[in-house]
Amino acid sequence: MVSIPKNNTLMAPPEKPRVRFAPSPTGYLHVGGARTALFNWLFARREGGTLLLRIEDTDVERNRPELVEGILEGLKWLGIDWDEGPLFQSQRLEMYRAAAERLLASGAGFACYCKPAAYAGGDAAPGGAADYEGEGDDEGAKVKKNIACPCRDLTEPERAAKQREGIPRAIRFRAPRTGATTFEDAVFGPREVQNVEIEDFVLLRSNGLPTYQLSVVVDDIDMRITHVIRGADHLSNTPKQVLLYQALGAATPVFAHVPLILGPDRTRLSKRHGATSVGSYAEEGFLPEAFRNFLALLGWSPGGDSEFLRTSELVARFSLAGVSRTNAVFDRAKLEWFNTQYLQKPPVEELLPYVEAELRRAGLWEGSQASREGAWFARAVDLIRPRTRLLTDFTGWARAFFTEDFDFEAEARAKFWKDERLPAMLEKLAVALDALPDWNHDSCDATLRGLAAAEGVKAGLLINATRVAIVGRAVAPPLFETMVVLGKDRVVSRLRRALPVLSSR
RNA sequence: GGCGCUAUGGUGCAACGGUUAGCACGCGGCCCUUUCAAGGCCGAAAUACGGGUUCGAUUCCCGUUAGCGCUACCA
Repeated sequence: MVSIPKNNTLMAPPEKPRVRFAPSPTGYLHVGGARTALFNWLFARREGGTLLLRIEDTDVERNRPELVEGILEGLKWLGIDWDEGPLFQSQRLEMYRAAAERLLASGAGFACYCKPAAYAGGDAAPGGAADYEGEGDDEGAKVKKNIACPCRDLTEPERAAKQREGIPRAIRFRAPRTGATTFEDAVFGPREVQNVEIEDFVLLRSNGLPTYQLSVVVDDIDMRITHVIRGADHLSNTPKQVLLYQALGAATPVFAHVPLILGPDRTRLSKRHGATSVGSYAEEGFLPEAFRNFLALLGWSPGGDSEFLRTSELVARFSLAGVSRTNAVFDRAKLEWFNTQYLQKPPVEELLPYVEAELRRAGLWEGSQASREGAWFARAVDLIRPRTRLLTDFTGWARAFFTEDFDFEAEARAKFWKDERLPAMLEKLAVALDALPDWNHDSCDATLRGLAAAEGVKAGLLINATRVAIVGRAVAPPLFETMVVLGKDRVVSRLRRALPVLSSR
């Protein structure tokens, strides 16, 4: 028999949800952050709500202001647009201080004069166990960690004395020592934690700067955030924040904690695992929509078996109810598969701008035939794209397809230009093709096969040799389709240009 | 250590008491193709373990194990 939590999380949410993505500029936009941003964005767009961008830069030590631009760029590349912000916490410090003072005045908070990490078991090194075992009598008896700060019971004279000594003061939250704190999580369900497990956490540091716990709650209240969608690493700290909402007299939002993204070794994804910044995926030649599709399915599912979901479908089908509770391993191979799908399935016109940008980046665009003949560029891209996995793969085809400046690859020559009868036959082929009144797949096909028959050789010999002659490579799209796309003039001239090279072997 | 979360093939998901446990990636094979891809077909591959509850558990409960998270005057 579970009692129904009596807090305000069960109130009907306002018409239009307001969500936020709140990265801290201590690094680039990484895959995990991008996925959180994406979920917030999908939710906002699905619900017709508002997405706000907030930069959590209250940690002066680690904060790198110059990284903010990169984060914004990463979001833009991903196609995630926000409606408000970016707002910087570093510009809202007065608000947090005021809130901390209010909490202090109301008794919900108290002044703390401890040295940082002084009381929590004596040794609160980052990441280290901060408790201790009872010595003596009962072997193995554990002494419960003292999570209440001694300063919480300071009398006013004692406090004033510390103050006079000039000891730096922090403000801590006076965590309740009885009862439990409950809240509703849209992903993990109803949560309840015993208040004795909650320590007297710091609200305002002795340097006057707020901690995350304080600033996040003050901001989410001030910005009227209705749904807090963030990584599951924040799940354990949520009760503290719920306590703060209550102490501040505000309604709690709906929380939705999304599972973490792991590396192949099942530890939290980090630089050790290679590329983790979205920027690196952009540079590698992934399409933003493919990346979105892949990311959306990491910890979320629409419920059925469909996987190739264009962004509009993602938006239409997104729901917090579909978010999983299990951490997911980032699988690069699957990402690449998604990319091939997005390279192939959408109308070719959608792809053109990306290919053009890629060619420009490689310096292969200016002055190329592709830049001059748009329709032809489209047909060529359409022919090549089934053979690409990344956008950058197009540069490998670019010279042969979009310019007249290409080489005959050595391996291709070695493999398909061995036969000594080839020069004579290709010369005849050039003449025959040149005389063709209609230039299309079938006429090219018939001409080549006819010649092969007349010469008494297999068509394959000519097909492979001709392919090398007109695009310089052994691995290429089907010959006759390539010939149609290149056009008669290019094919014939390329064939003739190949002849001397061919004979010289 | 404490507290919490999680647990379906190698990976991502589906099945939300009744299915021969489904799909996709990856892997292997075949077809198509005188190149290479793409595509099609086939195959190997999973309910962590142990107890319950139930006519019936992948599904609900408990325990074990494992992984992860939190336990900072980081966010």
